[in-house]
Amino acid sequence: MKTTTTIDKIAGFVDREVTLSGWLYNKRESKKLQFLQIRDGTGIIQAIVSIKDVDEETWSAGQSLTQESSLYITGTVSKHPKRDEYELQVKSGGINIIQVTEDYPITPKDHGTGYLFEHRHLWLRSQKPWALLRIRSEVIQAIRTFFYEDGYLAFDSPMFTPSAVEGTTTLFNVDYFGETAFLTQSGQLYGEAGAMAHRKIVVFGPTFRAEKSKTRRHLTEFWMIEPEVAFFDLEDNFELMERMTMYVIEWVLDKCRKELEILERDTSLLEKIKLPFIRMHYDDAVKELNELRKKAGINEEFEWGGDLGSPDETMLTEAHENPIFLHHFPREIKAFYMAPDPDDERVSLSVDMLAPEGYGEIIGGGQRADDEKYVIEQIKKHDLPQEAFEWFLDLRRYGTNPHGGFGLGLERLVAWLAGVQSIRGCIPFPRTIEKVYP
RNA sequence: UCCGCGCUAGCUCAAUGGUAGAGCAAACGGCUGUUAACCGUUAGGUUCUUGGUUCAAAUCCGAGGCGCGGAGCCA
Repeated sequence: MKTTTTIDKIAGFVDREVTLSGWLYNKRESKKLQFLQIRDGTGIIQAIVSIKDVDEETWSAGQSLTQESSLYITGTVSKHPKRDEYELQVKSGGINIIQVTEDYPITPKDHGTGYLFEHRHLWLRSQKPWALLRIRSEVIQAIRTFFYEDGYLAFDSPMFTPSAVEGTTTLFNVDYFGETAFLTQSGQLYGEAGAMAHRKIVVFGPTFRAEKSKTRRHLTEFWMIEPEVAFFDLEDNFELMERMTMYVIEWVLDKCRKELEILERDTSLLEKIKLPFIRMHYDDAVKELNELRKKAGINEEFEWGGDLGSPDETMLTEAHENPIFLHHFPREIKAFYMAPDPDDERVSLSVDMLAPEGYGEIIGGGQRADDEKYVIEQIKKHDLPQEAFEWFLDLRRYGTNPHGGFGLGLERLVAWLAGVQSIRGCIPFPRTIEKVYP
């Protein structure tokens, strides 16, 4: 009776004969021994073919294997003599080849990122992308679990929208039966409608932005988690963000040890993060930034009223171990739906969460403007077509209340937790400006 | 939209106006319980395209294409 299993479950089969199915990841061979590294999607195991243990046919089958050849392989599971891992001792007839692969484009040696993304469909099989996308999957699971257990309703917003959420320059147009529709930039406005029906909702889906950004922090298609809650102020928002972030950090540290190791992530930096996160008023950020700029030898002053550039965020987050809530941004630099601060006309009840180690903004959120007149005024100020927002204004006409939420960029969160430079590897097939293949 | 860098063997790169080369991959051989194994041999080129300067261009200049990084904007 043949026992089949997968590499992730191999520890339960020591001294037993099992059959694995997978691909050859790498090979080392000599006159008497072949070391076959077999990958099956769940992990990698080393199979040993010894010339004294197998017949000629099995030996030459092992010899013929090339990188990414697909096969069934049967052998006895044993402990590695030197390492803390398992291996497979192959016997006669233990190698059953499905296909000998020729000229696999990705070798175990160096490649440039341009080349690798051209071959993204194959590069996914390599160790680091494999680990990174497993972390993404765990982060998604952690976030869904967190909100589910906290009583949030999963609320899906539409992908086709009649209007811009934050300005019209960065929208993708779609021909919608002769009319122009847009791909959504954010599910937030619809999330607000959901919050008025269910109190606590969370939107999770892809969003599209035609920003011509060519940086390692931008994609034209990315996934956002957007909770929205009725009767919810800025302080409630801080508390939700930090609780959720801590939950995800702990989940990933608990479930992704192996993946973090493959990515050579220094996990001590994540382990240092403690509640509460840093609360920093925009006014104080301006002061701190100017001190940091002075220290860095930058003579130019950061002036009150401006938005922080990426270098500013980097400087600020590198100076702290914990994430930073940067709050009360000037009204002028925030979206039309942001609530004004009743105690300080200049600023809004807005917050960005900046991740440490220079990762910068991964969350943007705040309290929403709940006064109909103010929202109309802001729509006009931002040159947006009011008729497209009539339904949104209804939310202010019928039972308005202080409410709020935030938008979390999934890929940016994953990049930070995994400690990778670019967010492009944090999604299976990244979409960037002028890059939609494969 | 703007700024910077790059494009040479299948891949990663070198050659600083004068005979295009190395490592890896491939093929063949050797050696080893090997870990991106190692050693030897062989093969591998329209130097992104295009126009120009020059006795001579991978190299200098112009135009274009593509890629990467960044600014702005944002998650």
